[in-house]
Amino acid sequence: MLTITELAQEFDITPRAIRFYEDKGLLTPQRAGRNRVYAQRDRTRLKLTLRGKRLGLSLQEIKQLVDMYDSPSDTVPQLQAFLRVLSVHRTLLEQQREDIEVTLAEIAQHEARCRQLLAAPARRKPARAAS
Amino acid sequence: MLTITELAQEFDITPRAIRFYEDKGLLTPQRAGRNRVYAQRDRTRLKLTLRGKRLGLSLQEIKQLVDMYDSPSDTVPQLQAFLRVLSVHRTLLEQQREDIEVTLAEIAQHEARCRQLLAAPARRKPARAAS
DNA sequence: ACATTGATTGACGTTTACGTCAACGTCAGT
DNA sequence: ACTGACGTTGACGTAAACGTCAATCAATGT
Repeated sequence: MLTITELAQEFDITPRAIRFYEDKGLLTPQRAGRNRVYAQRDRTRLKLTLRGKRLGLSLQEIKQLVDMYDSPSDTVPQLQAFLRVLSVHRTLLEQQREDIEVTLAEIAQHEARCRQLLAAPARRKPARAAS
Repeated sequence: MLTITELAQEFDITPRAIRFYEDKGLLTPQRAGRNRVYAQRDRTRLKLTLRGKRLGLSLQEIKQLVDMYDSPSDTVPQLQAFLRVLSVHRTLLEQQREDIEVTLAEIAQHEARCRQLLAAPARRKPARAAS
């Protein structure tokens, strides 16, 4: 059971952001009188939210996913809809993974080239050295 | 050599977006009189730009990267700065890759559970069937 | 000559994801 | 009783990334 600033510190965000996520329906903390108190469920949802953000998802998309994750569908159409959403996101993530692999490979190449240039004797515009 | 709408169609974006990227310094097409014409260099930069977007980078970050990519630094401090930026982005991408792996694993689990439920005989709330 | 088509610049609107006050409540310590 | 230290709800501001006209220009087909 955490207060809002404690939760904020734990995830290195601001209380304002947390309230904003609540506004968007991503969190629904209990109340102790007027004040919000956060239990494990909210921490999990917040963690998923931030991970989604790192992947570039919008809060709306994140809500869609997270909501389905912890409200177990049990009717056939619900399950089918769930599967469709999952498939869409999986495709998206696989595309992203591909992009990342390609970019990391490029970065590795650039790094190698840079290090080569730095190792080689500087012929033009060397850093101010004693020669 | 392409016109702006042709380039837009090729990448499935709007001419407005392309002009916006130019405004932000990501593209610098030639002009045929008043009109913009796009050569291979711009296509490459646009491709990199869109890939960066899919990875959740801001246009500013993308410009930083792309600019360094095709203006070869040759002084030692420049190379070192380049290496630092590359390192930052590599770290970020590796974090993202990790996030993606985790999320894909979760999605796979959810998909498996869904398919299990769909395969099992529906005990409660079955889709309207002839029984 | 004239209408249509496509491009250009400029300006304002919009959505997302918060930041930043402001004004107020409330509980602990002195 | 008074003062901070947090917490609360508005309300407005802001940066990014375009969308959406509007007015204008320029080449092209008939």
